[in-house]
Amino acid sequence: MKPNENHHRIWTLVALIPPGKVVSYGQLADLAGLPGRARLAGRALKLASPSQNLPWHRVLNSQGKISLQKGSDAYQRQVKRLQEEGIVVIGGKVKLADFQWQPSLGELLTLPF
DNA sequence: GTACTGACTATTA
DNA sequence: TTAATAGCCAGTA
Repeated sequence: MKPNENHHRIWTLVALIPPGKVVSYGQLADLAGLPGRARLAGRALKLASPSQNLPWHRVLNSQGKISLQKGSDAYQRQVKRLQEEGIVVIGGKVKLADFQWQPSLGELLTLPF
């Protein structure tokens, strides 16, 4: 399939997540102006090319858990990258209360769309 | 067109 | 806290 404008919005937002912080798929969709389309966020990440160098590891599900198949290469890569940024991962889960990104109004105003 | 699937979520038990 | 469920919406067959 071919990436569309919505995918690009998701990618743009992912690129803005600060190191050491995480967001949920649903949150990404909301920020992109696509409320209720968390699955679209997940699909956008799957479609993303490695050459885009997106910090996709900073995206978790609404429970703070990694949504990739447990034990897979990508899963382990995500855990490693999160820990490298100082994020505490226990059993594939992150405490959203401690690490979830809360964009300020100022940050939201800098969004390119 | 139907049916199934998935890097999702909110609700309920 | 985990698990089942129903709703969700694009993509795929």
